[in-house]
Amino acid sequence: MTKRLLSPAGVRHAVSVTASPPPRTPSTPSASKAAVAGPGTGTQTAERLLFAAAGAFADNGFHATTTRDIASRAGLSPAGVYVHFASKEDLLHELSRDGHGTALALVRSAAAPPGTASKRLAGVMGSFAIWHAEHHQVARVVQYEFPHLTPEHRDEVLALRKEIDAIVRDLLHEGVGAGEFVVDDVYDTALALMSLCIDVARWYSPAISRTPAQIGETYAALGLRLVGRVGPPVGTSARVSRG
Amino acid sequence: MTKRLLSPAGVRHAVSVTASPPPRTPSTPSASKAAVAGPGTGTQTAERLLFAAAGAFADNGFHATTTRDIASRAGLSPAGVYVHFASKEDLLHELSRDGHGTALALVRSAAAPPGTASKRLAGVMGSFAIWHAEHHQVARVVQYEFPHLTPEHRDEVLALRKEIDAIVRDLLHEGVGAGEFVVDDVYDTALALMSLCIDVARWYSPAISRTPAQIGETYAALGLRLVGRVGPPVGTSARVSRG
DNA sequence: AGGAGGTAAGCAAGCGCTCAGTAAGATCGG
DNA sequence: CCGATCTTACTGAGCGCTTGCTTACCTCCT
Repeated sequence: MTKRLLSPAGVRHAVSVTASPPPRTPSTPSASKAAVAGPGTGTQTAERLLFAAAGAFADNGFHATTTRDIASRAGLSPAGVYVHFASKEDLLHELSRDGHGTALALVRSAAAPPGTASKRLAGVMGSFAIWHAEHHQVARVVQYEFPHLTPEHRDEVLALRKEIDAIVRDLLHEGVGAGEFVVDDVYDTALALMSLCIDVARWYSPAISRTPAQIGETYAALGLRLVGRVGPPVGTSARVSRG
Repeated sequence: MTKRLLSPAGVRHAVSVTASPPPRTPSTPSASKAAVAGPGTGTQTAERLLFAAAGAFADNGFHATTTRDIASRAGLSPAGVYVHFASKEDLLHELSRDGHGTALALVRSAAAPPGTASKRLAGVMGSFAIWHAEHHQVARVVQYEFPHLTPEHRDEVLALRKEIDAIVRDLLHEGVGAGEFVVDDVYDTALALMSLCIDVARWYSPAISRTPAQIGETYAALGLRLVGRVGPPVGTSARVSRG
């Protein structure tokens, strides 16, 4: 199974498909080659492959996707994939880790003080839902192809997932303590809040009429209902945009 | 509608896999020659195959499941599958249709009068959530392997899905009209209610401490919150959670 | 006698992945 | 400045294996 240690693609690809800036890793094995991307397409190719894989996995699922499909979406020959990634699962791993990392960062910053627990929960729900809509391809991979990671990679990604859950639970506890929220069970409610946002990736399509921002507003409001804060909106204008 | 009439498995399989698991045959296929039942062993085998396929699809996904795996789970040789089903997709189709059909029947009967809209919504949420927990294998197949059906079969199943959605939306409209519910948007809220229950199939495991019945109660209460009925008929002095 | 249920063997296609080879820089001793 | 050497990105061909499914045949049970 896992024999990627000796692979020619043992290089760490710190490339993001969900965010705009591609931070280049200077961690080349032997020497420090400060020069970035000459005339060739070197660095871009790994990114293109990740993007291609995200699309293919989202459309057809991990196992129904062939490496030939990924390669041709990226404009490469079948063998070209293995210059940059050790295996098909390596692509899924990179995609999952990056996706979970982005989502975690989003949730973490939305949940951070200052602000009332209600405001922050609205922010968390909004930004998490928006991410699942805007990046629904990666989100779908993250949510549905998760079981097809190798056990080790699954554990690694699971840790990120638990961090997200913990942030939401902490926020709920805080809101309950402050008398803002009234919930039957913090664990159940946190799970339900996450369920709502995660399911956006299942049904969202760019073809529908609602924008991700509108979905974010809707889900912020639904989230507040679930924690017992019904009726008038929080504050004057709930901030639901990405932070 | 379908083209399976000419198949060797053209028999109608009026069997349900959402019921209890069929008896497992002894380990070695050749040793299972001992008389199991009298006539009509055939039907049992088809049922066993469907059950085996449900387990395999739920565990590994449709494309990662081999027909050999299904056959051996059912105690048959690889070729034995094709005595009863025309193809691997035929198994998925049968499973999906049966699953959606059962879920639809459940929701329909829970939503039917008499009773207040609140009571009936609680019933719908409870039974739908319970079904996703109790039959989480079939539910997972129904929700996640849906895209791998052939286009025609996908359309067929989609019609059942839309019926379920329509029932929930009608119920919401009714509750709003009766002044029981206060929602921002019926469509969004109905979608959110379904999302909650559907996601149960993703995280539920028989190993967890909560029973399906408890989950049903929780989700009935959560559903009522989403439609603006805060503080369900419970003395809500928050039970301490696991968080 | 005949048909349904089942099997052993295996086919054609397609899979993930490898490998030798190529072209185009980058590097460097002199 | 030159040519020799090394490195990187990529391809064409194809290997070894697995896949879904078929075929020929056997075995019961009417």
